[in-house]
Amino acid sequence: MLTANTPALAAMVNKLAQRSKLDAAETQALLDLPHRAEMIDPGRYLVREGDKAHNCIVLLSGFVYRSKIAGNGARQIFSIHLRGDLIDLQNGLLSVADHNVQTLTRAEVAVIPHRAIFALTEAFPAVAQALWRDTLVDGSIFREWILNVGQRDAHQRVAHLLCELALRQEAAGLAESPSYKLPMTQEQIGDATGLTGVHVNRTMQRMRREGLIHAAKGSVTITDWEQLQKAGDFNRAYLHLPATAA
Amino acid sequence: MLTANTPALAAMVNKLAQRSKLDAAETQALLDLPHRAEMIDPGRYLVREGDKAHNCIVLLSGFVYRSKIAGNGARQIFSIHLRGDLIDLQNGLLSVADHNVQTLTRAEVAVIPHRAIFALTEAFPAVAQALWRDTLVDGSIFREWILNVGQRDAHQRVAHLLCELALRQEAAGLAESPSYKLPMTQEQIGDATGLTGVHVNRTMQRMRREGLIHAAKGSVTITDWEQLQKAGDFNRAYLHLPATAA
DNA sequence: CGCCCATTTGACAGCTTTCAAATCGCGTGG
DNA sequence: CCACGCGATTTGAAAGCTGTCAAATGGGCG
Repeated sequence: MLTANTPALAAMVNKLAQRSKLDAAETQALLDLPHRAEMIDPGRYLVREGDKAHNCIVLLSGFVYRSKIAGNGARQIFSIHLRGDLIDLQNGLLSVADHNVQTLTRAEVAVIPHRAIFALTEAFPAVAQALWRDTLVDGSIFREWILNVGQRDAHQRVAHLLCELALRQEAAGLAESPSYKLPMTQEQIGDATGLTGVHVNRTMQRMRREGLIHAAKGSVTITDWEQLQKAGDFNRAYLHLPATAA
Repeated sequence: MLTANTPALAAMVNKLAQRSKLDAAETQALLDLPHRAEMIDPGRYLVREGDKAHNCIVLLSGFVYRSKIAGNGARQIFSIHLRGDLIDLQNGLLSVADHNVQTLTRAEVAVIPHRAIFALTEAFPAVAQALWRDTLVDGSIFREWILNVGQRDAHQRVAHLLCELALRQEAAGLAESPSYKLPMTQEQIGDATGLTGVHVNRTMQRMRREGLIHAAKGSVTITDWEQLQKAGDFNRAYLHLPATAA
């Protein structure tokens, strides 16, 4: 439980700073948050539905996802998380976890005691507001996902997911424009879009035929960004990213 | 823009107090928030996607919903709001509204300047945390809705929605156990569940045949709460309500 | 070389949607 | 008090998208 000398939390601070103004003291306080770094294998649980968590988790590298299992055993994925994302912040304020968080790949996480976070928010209202804003953006993304699974067909849903991941990875400085890592099986893409793996397969084949994407193992190259966005009915506004990125 | 002598915001404070401890000073400060009350006709917009809002809206009576329109014109409803719910808090921190908020019925709202809210959160960290927690619960509900439209069939989706509304109205002190108001057309229920109005009709007919509900105009009576919950794969945990209610 | 997991393929069933048209409920106006 | 009109609910038949169930193929790793 000690602060790394390398700014392990820099990615998180960068992400927060994209949407919230933070002064030098606030930034430093965030970077100085006490934490313990851990490396987690793929497919492991970071949080289980029903858990009482005492820590906040920040993703330092790798990919994780949130999910929940329906009564019939079907799994729904709610979000994919990248380096710098705050996970399990909710569970600090809600006491009981209402969903699972699992690694998609090997992932490095920083475990921060909730106490330390809340102390910071009391000392720095701007930090509280930045974290709150982050939560609100999460909510906006959830709403878009409801729209995605509720109103769009298979082709649109998958295209939309690919667009979101492309843009978020770019915003996080994880990918150079045309291609990026997509460490999900087609089955998992199905769980995120409310489709079966089989149908995701047919859908992505069609997208390749149409020249929208080029999928290699574990990564995707978007060959026609304009058309992919159109195919996915994608409008980046819901991500509330700064106007910059291409 | 003056504080009503009747505690107009009492319903909001009660809701926050269900999940967050607030002392007398914090409670009073919330009740004293400057606001202007307004009566809105059914079907009117309180917020439009793209708006820049300067106020927070608290629902004093009536029903409102959040929604967004997909590229093909389909509408998805994300949430139904009751007396005491905080609307459009997001837009204070996010600058541009990413979805619409509309009235379902005639509704009375309190319009509170964001400035006043943020001043309060800076003065009272507990208030900031209570509002943040409210946002997190919103997020939890959104996740459950993703699961609902993504993984459940028509019968389950509608049953789940009916269970949620029953429980939330009861928690808000708006309904006595078996029946409650449901001021939505079948078409709107469809928009909330990712179904067509026609199919919602057939689904609800089946629910009546099975003795689960008894729907009159504008309200619903749950004739078999146990079975309805089972039919809807409903587990109240995601609402993060206090353990009390039946 | 062989195993295991992910991807791919095919045929078929099924839940929902679509598109109309008929009913019903109810407020308005004669 | 009854007729009219409009929106909401209901009904029917047919089409379509997606799911299901297997089985085959492919690729990576021990």
